Amino acid sequence: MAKDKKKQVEQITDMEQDFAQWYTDVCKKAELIDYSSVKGLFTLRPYGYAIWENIQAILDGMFKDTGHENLYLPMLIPESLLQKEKDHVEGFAPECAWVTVCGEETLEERLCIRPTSETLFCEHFADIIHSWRDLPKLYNQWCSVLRWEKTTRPFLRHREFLWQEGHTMHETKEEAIEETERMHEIYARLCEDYLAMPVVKGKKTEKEKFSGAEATYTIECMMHDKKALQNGTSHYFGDGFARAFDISFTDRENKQAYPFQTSWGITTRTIGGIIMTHGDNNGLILPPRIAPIQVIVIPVAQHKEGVLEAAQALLPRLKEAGIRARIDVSDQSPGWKFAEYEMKGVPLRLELGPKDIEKEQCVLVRRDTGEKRFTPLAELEDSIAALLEDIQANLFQRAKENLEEHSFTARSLEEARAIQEARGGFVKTMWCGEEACELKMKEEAGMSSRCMPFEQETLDTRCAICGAPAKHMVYWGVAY
RNA sequence: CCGGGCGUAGCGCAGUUUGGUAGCGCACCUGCUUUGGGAGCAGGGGGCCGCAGGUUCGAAUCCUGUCGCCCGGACCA
Repeated sequence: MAKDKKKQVEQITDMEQDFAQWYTDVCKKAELIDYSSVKGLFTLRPYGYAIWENIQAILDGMFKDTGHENLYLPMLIPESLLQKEKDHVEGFAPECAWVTVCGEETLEERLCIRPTSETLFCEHFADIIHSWRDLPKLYNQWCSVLRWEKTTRPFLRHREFLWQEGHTMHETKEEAIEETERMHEIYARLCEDYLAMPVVKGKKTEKEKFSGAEATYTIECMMHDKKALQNGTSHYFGDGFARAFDISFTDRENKQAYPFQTSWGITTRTIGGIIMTHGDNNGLILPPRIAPIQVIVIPVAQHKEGVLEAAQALLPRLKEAGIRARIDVSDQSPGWKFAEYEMKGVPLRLELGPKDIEKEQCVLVRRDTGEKRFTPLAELEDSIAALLEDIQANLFQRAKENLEEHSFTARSLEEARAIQEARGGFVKTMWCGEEACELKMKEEAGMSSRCMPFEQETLDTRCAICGAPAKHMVYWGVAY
């Protein structure tokens, strides 16, 4: 028994010993990802891609429900187009990859492989927006983008990553801000209701906001190792890009006006967040609502008469009930299968053996708690549906406790540093609004500003770093 | 990009110090026995040692370059 246990643990690195290695082990051994021959470019394997497809389906539904349309723009941006907005170019230039040669010909103008598509959308918007009647334009595209990062990690930092980027144009500033907030709220709902990841919602500071944006809204999640992960951002651009790209329309008073713009995106990095939020030393744990397989059926002693047939007969029943189930009929031992699907984070395991068939029951085992339960086959669909809901709720609750138990308050830089060193997590302080104080916090406590939460509190009247009058409460943390 | 570590079979590693024709465990294939927590026995297949140069009669081993991976820093979704 003790020997068996040891064998399981040896499969992946202990998360408390080496969280980064644990993370890489899970990505590989749960068959989410594979490395390719180019640094930072990864193969998303079917099981990993299926998680993305589930996230896509949920988000795409919410986008459509709020009136957005999908479209597709080119992947290459001429240099001259990219350079039209100054802040934007400066932000992205260091990580752009360029196409300079096609076949035997050197191009007259080099083409950037899109790191994001604001400029392309602007070029297109300039063509199609002429009247207030053309607004709003509520567009989204699913695609991949390229950013030549120095350091790369599965899901968390790819050079090419999959995402969606929404780009919208509005008649008024108020409408655009409302849109920015609406999409921000959709990301928060995705995280909390589907991914079981509690979020802190707020705005980025001037220093941390998107290149070219007037305001960046963010949701920040806390990982198991107490580090922060930004998971979905939403930007309000004002009319800066519209002016730079000469997008104008005739308004209701027959005057020329510039439209107000937003963009918002979420990426496959979210999958990394799911792994680091819920996983444990037996591998991945997937929230039922996005798990590609919600129930894995494992026949026990499947060579015995009637076992395989009885197990297989459960699948159409579960499918009928809207449950994503699969059966493993390979000739691996049951123990091997148990460990395998735990590694893959399947929320529920259903065991069916000769003894169960005799008693018209099966065994249901939860991935999150390991709890085993004998369930009459007659009640199968209801029991499973209830258990999946309970697992979803439990994962959220656990993550919420982690967030709450590791969110602290500090009144001085020294106190913030001490908390970060001893406990990790988020530290909230008051802040004067000066970038110098952000830099100082980074230097002396190793934390960057994560966000200025919407739910502001008055912890003090003075900035914790310089003592000047405070303007905002800020969450600080060590970020991925 | 800077510092450190590492590239030998699908995975994990030994062999490199002292050059001499590549090995172990797991995985894989075949057969039999097994099957309620990663099964057992027997047999079998697979690697020009990351890549490119160089030194040498001879290079996994020595030299130069290069690419990649991991950890930490700086940069970022």
